[in-house]
Amino acid sequence: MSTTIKDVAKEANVSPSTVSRVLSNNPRISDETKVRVMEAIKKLNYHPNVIARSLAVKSSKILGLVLPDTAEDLFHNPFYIQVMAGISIYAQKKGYNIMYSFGKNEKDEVNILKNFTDSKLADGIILLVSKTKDKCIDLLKKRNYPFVVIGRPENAHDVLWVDNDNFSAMYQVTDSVINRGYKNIAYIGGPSDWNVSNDRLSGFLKSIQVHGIDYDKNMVIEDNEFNEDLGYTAMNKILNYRKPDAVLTCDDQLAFGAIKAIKERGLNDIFMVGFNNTPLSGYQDPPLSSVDINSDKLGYSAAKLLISYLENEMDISHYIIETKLVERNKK
Amino acid sequence: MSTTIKDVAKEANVSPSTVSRVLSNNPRISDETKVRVMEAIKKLNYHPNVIARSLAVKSSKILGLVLPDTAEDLFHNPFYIQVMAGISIYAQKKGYNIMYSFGKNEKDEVNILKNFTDSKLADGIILLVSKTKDKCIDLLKKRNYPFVVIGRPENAHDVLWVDNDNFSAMYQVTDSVINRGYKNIAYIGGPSDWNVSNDRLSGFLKSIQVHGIDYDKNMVIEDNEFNEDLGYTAMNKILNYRKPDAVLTCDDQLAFGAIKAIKERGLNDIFMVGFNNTPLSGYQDPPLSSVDINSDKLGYSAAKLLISYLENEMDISHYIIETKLVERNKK
DNA sequence: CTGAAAGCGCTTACAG
DNA sequence: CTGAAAGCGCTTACAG
Repeated sequence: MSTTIKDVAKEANVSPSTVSRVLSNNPRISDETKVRVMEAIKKLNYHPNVIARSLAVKSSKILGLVLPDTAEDLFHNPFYIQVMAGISIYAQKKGYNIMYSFGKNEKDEVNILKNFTDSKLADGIILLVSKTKDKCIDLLKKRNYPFVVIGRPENAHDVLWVDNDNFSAMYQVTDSVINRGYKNIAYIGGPSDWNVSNDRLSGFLKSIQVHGIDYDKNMVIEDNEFNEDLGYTAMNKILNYRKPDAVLTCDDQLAFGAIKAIKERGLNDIFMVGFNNTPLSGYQDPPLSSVDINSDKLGYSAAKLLISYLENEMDISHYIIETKLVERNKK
Repeated sequence: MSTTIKDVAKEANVSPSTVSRVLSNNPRISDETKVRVMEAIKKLNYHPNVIARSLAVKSSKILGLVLPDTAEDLFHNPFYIQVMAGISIYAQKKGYNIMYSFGKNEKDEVNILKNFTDSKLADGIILLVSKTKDKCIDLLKKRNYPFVVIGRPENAHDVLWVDNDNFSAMYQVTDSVINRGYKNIAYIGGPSDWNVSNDRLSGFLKSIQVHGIDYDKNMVIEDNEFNEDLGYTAMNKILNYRKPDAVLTCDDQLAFGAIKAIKERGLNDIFMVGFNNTPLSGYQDPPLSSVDINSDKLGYSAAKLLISYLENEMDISHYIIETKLVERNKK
């Protein structure tokens, strides 16, 4: 059997309570016994059983992650793994463990959440994406379970979240494109049930409005997935209507498809900008400029926000993570 | 407070032991009380506390994953997330939870393992990569902790592992390239402290030997990371020595760098094949053929192997996962 | 078929 | 400064 706190107590000639106290660095323990207990711990190579501890303190120091269905996006976009890395880095610092589970669909995601919460396994939850009418958010709110969302939720009131300023990021991209002299700009957006899609689209629309460019609904398409084929189709639709001189997209995948459509027509004077700065963007021909959203920092901050909330050190309700346009097309 | 097994017992007018038994589907419980207890459970919306259960049965049903340092490879190669997805799918089926942690370097990885094992949090461990003189494997072996490695370990004796047949996969790729008429073949390999690199290199060497092609050490380079820049440098070194008519690489990243070097010299008659079938390979110009290693299945099988071992249903010590050459270059 | 009791390995008021 | 005791929410041999 592995050694327990009792063994240590016996070895050090103190009570288990005392061992527990030196372990938790209780200030009321004399230095002398502290030393004696530490020696016993060392000698017996004792390591506390965190499960027993969790039961006693009613807190597992485990955070639960639910990942969306295994869509194409998941494997083409390093976003998820980067977020997970960021979360892990911060959690380690604070002595938390991270549990994850992949949902096959929204219903499955909700079930995973139920499992995490019902079983009292996770102290808190991090949602990696945020949709409109998000069932996961609803559930967590209803259960009053601690959680943070990556992506500003629809109703941000009394929920913790971290996000880029997607509105402003797309606003600025649009602005800079217009300032380069492009006026005839098409936009390929993402699924309208993802908040991020709506924010970016709004940023685009606001910017052209400010610049006095008329909104032409045929030049703006909202796809319902972040996926190359849809970008390809959307671009063709736009090209059949009118040739733009610049195209902005809500996501790199969409841009890749669009580039394909553009190339097929032998066009090479359309200026493009993608979003999310996936590795693929550097490999397009010509390389695609794209907005870096700092995925690892999103994860890191999400963990930070959740943990400080759990430990009652919480002062703020959200973090905004900076974005950066990575320019690759020369002009 | 949340409802416990005692509340249910009271409600159903039985003892906690009985509730526990119906929960675990103990056959010795009468149907009548089973029903009564189930009703009470439903009524009180009771969900067992898995932490308490874990303490009682001394098993957490948690599997621990340690991911390698956040190297470039991690974000460019969907391998890791795919493996994680595969693991998650199987684990969910079996009621296991998955914990992960990112190591910054090998020492850090070992510390994470120590934490997982010392704390008794994880019932078993899955290592996502396998190196030569692997410190993680050594630790786990020494501690006699249940684990499985993805990637055949150096000393496969009494360790559980899943892997592709990398030797044979590269052997066959080489074979087919030779059969297409290429004789002057260069090879860019990966770090020699990764078992996978060695296996693939051996497959290549064996195949050229079988075909009676002389081994020319200047045409074979072993890089020490899976990274584009190194592939680029390696290719230049080869080209400075002699122009090959085909190039095989241990990993797509290396191939991408090599392609860059080839293009810079205006060459376009070198036949290339990559490995791992990352999404980027389809975007090369021309698209790169690559070997798909079935990452999600590697993960799925790893979880399966570990869980069946933990539950004493284990019959075999490893799984070999099939690979498939995805042809993209026409010739 | 069911219950009382002990135990899993910790923590923490309470008392001194 | 330290210990005895009760408790966290389960499970399971033992007894009937």
